Amino acid sequence: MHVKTLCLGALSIADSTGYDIKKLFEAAFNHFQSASYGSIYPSLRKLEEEGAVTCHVEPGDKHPDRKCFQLTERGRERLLSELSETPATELVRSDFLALLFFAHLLPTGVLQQKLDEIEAHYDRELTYLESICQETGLSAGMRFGIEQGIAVYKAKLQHLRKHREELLITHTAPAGQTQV
Amino acid sequence: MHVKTLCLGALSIADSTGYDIKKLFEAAFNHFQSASYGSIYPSLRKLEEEGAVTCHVEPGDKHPDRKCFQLTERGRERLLSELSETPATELVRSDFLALLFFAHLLPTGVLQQKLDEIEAHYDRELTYLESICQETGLSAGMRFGIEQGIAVYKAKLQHLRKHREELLITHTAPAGQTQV
DNA sequence: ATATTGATATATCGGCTTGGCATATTGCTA
DNA sequence: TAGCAATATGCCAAGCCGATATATCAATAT
Repeated sequence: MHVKTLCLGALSIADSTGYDIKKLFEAAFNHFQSASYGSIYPSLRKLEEEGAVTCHVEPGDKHPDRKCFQLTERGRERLLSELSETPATELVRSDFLALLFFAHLLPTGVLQQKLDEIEAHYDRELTYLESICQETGLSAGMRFGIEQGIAVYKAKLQHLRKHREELLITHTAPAGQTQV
Repeated sequence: MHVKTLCLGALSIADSTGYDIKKLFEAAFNHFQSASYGSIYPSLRKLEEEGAVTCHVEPGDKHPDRKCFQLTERGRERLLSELSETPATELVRSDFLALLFFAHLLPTGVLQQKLDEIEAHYDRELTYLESICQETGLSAGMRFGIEQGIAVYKAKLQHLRKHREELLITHTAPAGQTQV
């Protein structure tokens, strides 16, 4: 999904600055999409050029000037059509599994450390999702996403804990000669 | 993980052309990383400049010339250190969950279609992983990755089938007024 | 006999994205 | 009073994807 589309989505919730939108990404979109200032600010500029949003500058009483963006009618229509046309897909990028693929090249100590790292990562994500799941006022869609995440991280932790030792034993005493 | 590192990894398995490496990405790295020709060919060129790989051209008996790349000793050392230094992380990008976040903006028919799409996607991935899991000669690391994928997609399918109706009912008769 | 497609193989280009950096002000804390 | 975090905008280098171009050969379809 384009950052532009997510910006339109953010503005459908409330008028915001680029900074606000980044905060929303971190708070709400975090477990399925991320975006940096380097993509948010240019997106907003282009959306303004294309007439999907308008911008009014609030001179900074305190703090720097706020360039506050607002969705136009055309922007709302565009959001609708872009959401409808976006296929429901999912993509995983796992450096951990890539590392495991080449585990036979690593010293056992390093492998052990990677396994610890990923277990800690899974634990953090699970704890985080369980904490925000408690919140009231979540929409059905948001709750679904959070609960899916909880189910997934539980499955990953269970799988990791079940196969961890096996992985380390196979590593120190490889069955088939690893061709290098 | 940099495409360069994965290229070194691919060449640690067998001498290959850029085309071969793309095929390996699709066959073996598919469920945790992808890369296009637009990143593989430039990576190989830079790795050659940096002395991590060497290249010999096999004149095409049939087919175009093959630029076959081979790992150097320096390249092997670099692969080792890069793997050791890569943190074990994971990243999910889900257009499906983004769509659900804005489900209240979509017509029910479209939402239904997205749910069908993602269920079909999960099913395909699960079937694919279960098929390659049967193969013999998988390394322990590869098997771990495949089995983790199977556990994850099973959890996702179970969760989706359990909450699907609930999601659609909440959608057609929203509890809280969705502020738009 | 001819046309199309699919596989093999290399490579570039535009545009998007990330992550780091620069800048500036305010308010809290050590 | 010095330092740091938060608020706020934006640039830039580097990296990557997707599309596109080129070329040959094999196999099938018309």
